[in-house]
Order: sequence, then C-alpha cells, then structure tokens
Amino acid sequence: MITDSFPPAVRVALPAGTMAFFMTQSPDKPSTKDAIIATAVDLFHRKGYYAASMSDIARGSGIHKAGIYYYFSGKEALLYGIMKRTMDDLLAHLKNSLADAKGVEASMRAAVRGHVEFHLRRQKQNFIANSELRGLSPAHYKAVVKQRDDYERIFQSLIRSGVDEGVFAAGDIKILSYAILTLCTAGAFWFKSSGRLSVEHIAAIYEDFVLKGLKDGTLKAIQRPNEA
Amino acid sequence: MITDSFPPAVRVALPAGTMAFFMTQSPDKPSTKDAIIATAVDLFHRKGYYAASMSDIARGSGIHKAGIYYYFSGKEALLYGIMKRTMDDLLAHLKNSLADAKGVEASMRAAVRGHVEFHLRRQKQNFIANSELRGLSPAHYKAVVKQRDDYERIFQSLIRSGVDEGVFAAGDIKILSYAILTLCTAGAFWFKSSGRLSVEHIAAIYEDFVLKGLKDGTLKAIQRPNEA
DNA sequence: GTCTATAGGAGGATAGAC
DNA sequence: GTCTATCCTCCTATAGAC
Repeated sequence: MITDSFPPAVRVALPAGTMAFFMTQSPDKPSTKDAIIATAVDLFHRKGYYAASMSDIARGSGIHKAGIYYYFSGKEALLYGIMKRTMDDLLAHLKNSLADAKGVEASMRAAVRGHVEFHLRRQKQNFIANSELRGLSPAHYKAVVKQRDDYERIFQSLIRSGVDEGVFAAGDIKILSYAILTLCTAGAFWFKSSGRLSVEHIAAIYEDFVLKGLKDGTLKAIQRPNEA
Repeated sequence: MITDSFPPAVRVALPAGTMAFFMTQSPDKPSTKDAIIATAVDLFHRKGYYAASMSDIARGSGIHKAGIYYYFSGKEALLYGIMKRTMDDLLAHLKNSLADAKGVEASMRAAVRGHVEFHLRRQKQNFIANSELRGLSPAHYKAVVKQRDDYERIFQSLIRSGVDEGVFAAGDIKILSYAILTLCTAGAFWFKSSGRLSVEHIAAIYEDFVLKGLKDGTLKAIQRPNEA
C-alpha cells in the first residue's frame, strides 16, 4: 500500500553524511524505504531534483525502479516528504534552541546558533529544501512555503522585540530577517564537514557577525538618499 | 554558422525585467539571437534549467525550436553563455565600484554596495549563475568557478587589509568572505522590484549590516569552546 | 534564417509475474 | 516486496526543404 508517509522524525543525530537521520531501525540494515529516502536525498543534493532519475535512486537503494512505487506514489512525493520533514525538524530545532534562552539578545544568539548548526549538520536536506521548491506540486509548494514563513516569523518577532527594547538598532524588520536567515542558510551550500572549522566554530562566528550587525554601531547609510 | 558567441557585453543598463541587457541593436525589434537569450534567461530563472525545454525557449522567442540551433550549438551553450557573461559583467562592475574608493573601509562599502546593486538589478541572471552550475559541462563548470573564485579573492584581500590595518576585527577571512557574499547574493532570490524598497535602499542596509559585522563590537563567541 | 519532420533516447509510471 | 517488461510522453538534436 502506498502511503507516501515518512518515518516519524529524527531518531538519532549523528555526523552529517551518514544515513542516520533516516533510520528507524537497526543502523546495520536500513529498511528499503529508508534506503530510498537516503539515496534520494543524496542524489537530489548532488545532481538536482530533475537530473536525478528514478533509476538512479533505485540503483542507489539496491532495488529496481518499479520497487520505489510500492512505497511512494511518485518522484514528487519523495521530494515533498524530504522537504516537509526537514522543515518540521527545523522548526522543532529552533523551538528547542530558544527554550532556555532568557532575554532578547540571548534568544537571538540561540536562534542564530541553532539555525546555523541545523543547516550545517543536515546540509543535504537543507540544500534541497532551499533550492528545489520549483519541483513541488502547487499544493505542496504552498505547504512548504507556509512552513518557511512560520519559521521566519519567529525571527522577525525576535528582531522586533529587540528594536522595541532598544537592544537592536532600528531597521527594516523583513529585510533584516531575510538577511540573517539567508546568510546562515548559505552555509549549507559551501560547508565541508572535512574542512578546517567545526560546526560550532562557524556557528559562533555567524552568531557574532549577526549580533554586531543588529546592534547599534557605526550607522551611516540607513537614511542615505537615493544616489544618481 | 554556429558560434555560440554572445553579444559583446552590456550596452544599456535599464530597469530590471526588461530585455535591455541583451540588446545589441534597436530596442524595438530585438534580433532573434537576443530574443532567444532573453527568453532563456527568463525561463531558466522561472522554471530552472532542466525544466525549461528548447521548445519553451523557442516559443518565447517567436521561432520554432530547430531555429535555435542556427545560433547555438545546444542548450548547454546557452546556459554557459548566460553565466559567463554574467560573471564577466559582475567582475567589471566590482572594479568600477572600487575605482574611486579610498581606504579600506570605503572600499569595502563600495564593494558591498556594488555587489548588492548588481545582484538586484540583474536578478534573473545572477539567480541562474548561482543555482544552475550543475547544468554545465565539466569544462564550462571549471571556467565559471574560476571566475567566481577570482571575484571572491578581491573581497578576501579587502578583508585581509582591513584586519591588518586594525579597521576590522580579526576573524576567519574565508568564512567572512563567504558570509558577506552569500548574504548579499541572496537578495537576488527574494527581491521584488515592485516591492517597498528601492535597490539603493536595500544596498545601504546591507552595507551597514556588513560593515558593523566586520568592525570591532561586542565580541563574545569567537573563542567559545565546543559545546556538549 | 526559419520551417517541417523525424530520429534516437531517456524518463516516469503501470501491469502483472513471482 | 521486488522483479521484468512495457507504455507513453517528452526531450535534445539533426536532416533537409523552402
């Protein structure tokens, strides 16, 4: 029976690059369904959604392509499942990051750090979630965009609180939220877990960069008139 | 005769959304070649490189699909031409922005402002150049990545000068350059020219945000040890 | 320069055996 | 549950007429 359902959520959080995020049973023998999902994530990330074929995904999963349709109704269902679960987990991760933070500055630091860490640790899924929206059906597109908007609103309300309390400099809240989120999201595009710097170190750099950018400093251009 | 050659460069710089960037003759009647390029830019941006078919491009250009092969050797040649010219123009634009700036802070401000303005004014091409690299042949891929690296190096040497002179806070130069560039590039993904804010206003916000982030401020996390 | 026609292949998806 | 076989559509690219 085809359900298009994905295994509940993240059970284990292990180093990036493994299939661990998808496993629902023994790490030694992932279920066929988990193998399909993990392969799809890998191929959508490496080649892109359109360039990755169902045959590719089947080959990587150790089955033949017709077998995929026993678990999923089609290629788009696979894409949507990956994106939806990534957005679900992203939101849960943010709420978790914010749980212990007291005050607006500490909250923003926690939010930025959490956002960066999630994007670096689950690089492939986040890359897909940010670059393959056009592959979704209209209904699924709307659903994922709504998830993204809900997530962004949390950052926007943090910025607004900070500005109201005088902790952050005045500025355009939407533009600032886009700036902060895209800045941190972009890490998922170039980060190499084998590189010089750890996830935590990069998250700390971003945290400082964003906080300095938000606070009062050497303002000069905000009110600059349009130039010729 | 097929040459895959693109018209020399930017002749006219008019509002985004027009075909003006591609026109080499009268704005009233673009050449077939210019129409093909402009349509390809539009479709690669809206639907993605793989999802846009040669038939789509031909239809938008007012010819039939076989006609495209009179001007271009294939679909990939079209993609590469768009990307190469975008990167050429981007580099030229940066050099032009930097020409009059004196001192490292003013230079960085000019560079950021120029980068943002170019990305917002030529949104579609920059979106393509940043998201469709996987569609290129290996040789063309290498060529475009080299152009991008050359461009990044200019920002990196600006950051390095600023740090050496004590104008900017110490930090990881590569990470900072990626942060700055992806931050500003991301504007090409969400910017709407019909929106509330002008290109110049957004560029000014980004300029301040980046400069505050680079200068000394309320450092706290750079040396933080890894957390549990 | 642009068209019609078509080659040649690949991809998503289904039917039905095992 | 997974396989083999196949359908049907769509795509890039070419051939050759006009």
